[in-house]
Amino acid sequence: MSQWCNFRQLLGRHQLRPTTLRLRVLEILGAAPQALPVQKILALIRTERSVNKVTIYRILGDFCNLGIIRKINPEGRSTFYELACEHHPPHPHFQCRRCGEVQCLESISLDHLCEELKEVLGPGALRVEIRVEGICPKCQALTPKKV
Amino acid sequence: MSQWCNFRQLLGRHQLRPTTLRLRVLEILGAAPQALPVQKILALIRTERSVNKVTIYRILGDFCNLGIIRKINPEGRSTFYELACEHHPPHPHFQCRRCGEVQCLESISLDHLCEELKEVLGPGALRVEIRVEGICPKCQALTPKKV
DNA sequence: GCTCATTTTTCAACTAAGTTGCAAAATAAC
DNA sequence: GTTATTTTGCAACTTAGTTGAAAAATGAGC
Repeated sequence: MSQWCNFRQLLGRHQLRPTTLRLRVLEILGAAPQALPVQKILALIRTERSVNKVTIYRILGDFCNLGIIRKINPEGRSTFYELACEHHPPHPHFQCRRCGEVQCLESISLDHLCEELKEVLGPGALRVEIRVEGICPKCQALTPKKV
Repeated sequence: MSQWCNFRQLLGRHQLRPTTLRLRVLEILGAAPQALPVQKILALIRTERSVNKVTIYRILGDFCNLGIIRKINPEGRSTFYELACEHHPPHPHFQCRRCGEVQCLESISLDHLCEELKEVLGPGALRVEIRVEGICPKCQALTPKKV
């Protein structure tokens, strides 16, 4: 993702100063092959420097309100986030029941469903979130088939 | 819902004793026209008698594990639940950004999407949750159009 | 009915996510 | 460099949900 987006410009367009932390959060989300929980973002940054969680919550909250990132509400306690640039349009997510990780199902289009929803709900439908639950390949490999 | 389901039998089938609280939780969910947050269920029961929140969490958790009710993870802190009997099969939900209520979109079929998902994910996809965000009619009526 | 084993409910204490208000630090504009 | 504004940090708090163990309720056998 990061190779396509200039994060400084992106922040500039939204009147946000390109601080180290904001850029780092964008870089992390841009480099991630999947949606990340707040805790993971915090932990990653804390391997490099000290940060207060409040700051991360505020950065993520601001980005989300501006539409720079998307919030995902999976099963479990923590919230996940992903970059929302034009190279990463809305798509369903797959969450593993064992490890809790959230993968992007980018190959599945939401078009058909969105059409159907608009018919039923009119313009009131502002956003669609699809979450598929199951066991991811990695976790399936860990458990012998019939156990 | 309640008119179709015999809750005592339902509990019996799952080796759960038909206690007042368990029956009341089922009645409340059965009578609700929409999914309810834990807090609401607690509050409703507390208008009648005193209950400990732990009990309600445990009842809801047990029901959920047995497939008697379904858990919905909407935006916001609290978890919502709905009855999962054969008269109320899985369906998308609409959540209002203003009031936070969660309506059932029972008229929208998940069949097309589920087919598509099974193709991509194989049998790994165990459950699909679809959440539509928007402003509900009630809240739209409260706010003058262009404000 | 009474007794015993099991299930259900309660209590108190705890965890973990996320929030708030305000002070300190960093930054941009002048 | 000084000042006004934005960003970050700190401490304290709120709220949802969890845990373990004790107390209460229930069902089965008598």
